[in-house]
Amino acid sequence: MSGSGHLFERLRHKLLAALEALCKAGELPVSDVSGVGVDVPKERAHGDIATNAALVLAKPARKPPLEIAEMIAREMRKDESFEKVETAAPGFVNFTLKPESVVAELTEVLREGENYGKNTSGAGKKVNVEYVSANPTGPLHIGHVRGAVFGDALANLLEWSGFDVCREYYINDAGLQVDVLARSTFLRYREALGEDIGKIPDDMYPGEYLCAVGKALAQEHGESLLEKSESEWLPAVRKTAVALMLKMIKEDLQELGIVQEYFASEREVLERGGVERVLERLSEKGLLYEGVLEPPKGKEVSDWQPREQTLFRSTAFGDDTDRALKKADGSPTYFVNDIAYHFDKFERGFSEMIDVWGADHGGYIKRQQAAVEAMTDGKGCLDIKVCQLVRLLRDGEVVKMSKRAGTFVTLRELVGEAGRDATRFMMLYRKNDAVLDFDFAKVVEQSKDNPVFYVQYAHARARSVLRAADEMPELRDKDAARDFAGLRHPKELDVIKQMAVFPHVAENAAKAHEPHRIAFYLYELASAFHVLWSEGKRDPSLRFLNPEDCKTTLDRVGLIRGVSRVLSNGLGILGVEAPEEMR
RNA sequence: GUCCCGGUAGCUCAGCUGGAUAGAGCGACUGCCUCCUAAGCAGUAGGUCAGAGGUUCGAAUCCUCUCCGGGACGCCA
Repeated sequence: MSGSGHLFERLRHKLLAALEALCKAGELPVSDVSGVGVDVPKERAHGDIATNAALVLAKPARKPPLEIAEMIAREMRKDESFEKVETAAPGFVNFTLKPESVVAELTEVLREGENYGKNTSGAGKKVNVEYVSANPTGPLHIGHVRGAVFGDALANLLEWSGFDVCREYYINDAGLQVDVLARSTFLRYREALGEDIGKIPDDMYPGEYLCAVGKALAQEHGESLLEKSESEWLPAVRKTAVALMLKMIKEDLQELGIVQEYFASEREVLERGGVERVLERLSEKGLLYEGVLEPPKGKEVSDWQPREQTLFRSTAFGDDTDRALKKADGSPTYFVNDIAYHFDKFERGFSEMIDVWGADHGGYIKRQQAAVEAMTDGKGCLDIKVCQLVRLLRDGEVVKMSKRAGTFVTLRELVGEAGRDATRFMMLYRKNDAVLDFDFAKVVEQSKDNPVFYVQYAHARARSVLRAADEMPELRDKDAARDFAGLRHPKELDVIKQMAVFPHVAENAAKAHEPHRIAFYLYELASAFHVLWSEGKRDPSLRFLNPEDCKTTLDRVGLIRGVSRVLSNGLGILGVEAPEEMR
């Protein structure tokens, strides 16, 4: 096979060309081909690749699907890369590749190397992925980890699809909670100056990580802040505290290998007049009005009083109720700040935005999407990925966590115990909208029961063979261009076919914003490789390295090089190490 | 009360934006190391895809309702 793009893409192009030919010949009226897809059939007996083209086109063409399938098959048989092109009820066309076509894909893998699997569907378009965005009031804990890993892997995946990705963190540095942080820090500042502060009041952050911030303040300001009133010292203390909290958070993220490049400050968005612009713009569109909200249902709100305030007509965009943008006293709500922030992103050139949120914010999706649509006249697109809760298990028992009791597990503790790779892989080995169990005992287990290990082990095994091959004098200076004619065993071809699916999986995973598909794919590829390996135990003629037969050995070395390449490319998307050997 | 997310083998979960006889792993039973990492592989058993309707050539997948589990609802952030 030749041409551009990966195997599946090429086949689809050929298919579309065949359809066009049939259309021109007047045999088959074809108008819309958007539903035509190529995929791996579930049943091996159905060949290597299948298409639903005939089924999709049957109705508009007013012809029986099987008849169309026959026409397509007849057309596609002209292509020499297929061993068989068959039709099957109710109207599938199944393609079986010639071994030469299969191994040609291995040549592609080796030629493209670290770029194998990339695609250009993003076409350099800017996309903004915002994740973590934890309040800068303390260290990250386990609740933040899933979103952090998910967002990071998604960003990698989008880059893999040719998007121009910005990894962003939104700093909530304008709300009441950072004032609480400042007061809590001020307490630690007085402590650092030798005062006995006693028990930390309930309305302050008790964490000891603030002691260092208090000391830093003492060093910077001496005792000078003590004489000032709160309104005088608070802004300075807040600024220092937020900056140091953010530094700590960035260090936490580094533990996971995460580095974001843009840190958006809520305060700065506000200072640039973001809120005023939101109100103006929505007002111009007639989407603001003064009104009274219904009291919230299902939750007793003791101090509820109906009050007139400025509301945004978000129901016009699918929200369940209109939302307040101003409090009764006229000050802006958090929501309006968030709208300003998202509009800020849009104005920075991101018409495509992705937010990664925790499950507890699920109720805010509709209003935020409504706001983006309203503010950008539908030109901005916001996808919000919600990561469900992580249940931490130790020996099969749920680890109960409480912030108050100080028993919540921090990111550092988690990564320290489970390791970066296991943490990242396991956080991605589940789709984002399902609750995830994270079992300490399992994620560090060195066995096939642990998918992280299983995949990494496959890579390590591959590398060990390659090291052994490097030691073989028989193979020296013979690494010329290969036709891989020595690779004809079905199990060998299976591994290559599995490799060939990678670009297809990566592209679809990126389109769906679902990095977990990469993790599951890698497990399958690892499995195909482990199978081949074991086959060599059973049948010595399948062993990879054979000094008696340099030609076949070199072909197989190429195969293994390909496996290790695809595994490491895929693990790279997940941000997981592809190890040379297991320790 | 309303909204969001789940419900698939005994357990934990995939199922690629409607396709073929619904797939893995664990657990259970049975096998495979004079041989590149057995840290692995092979085989057997196991399902009314929560339930009921609907849409169509075709539904685990889409729509409606019901049941079960989780999360959420504010002028907080």
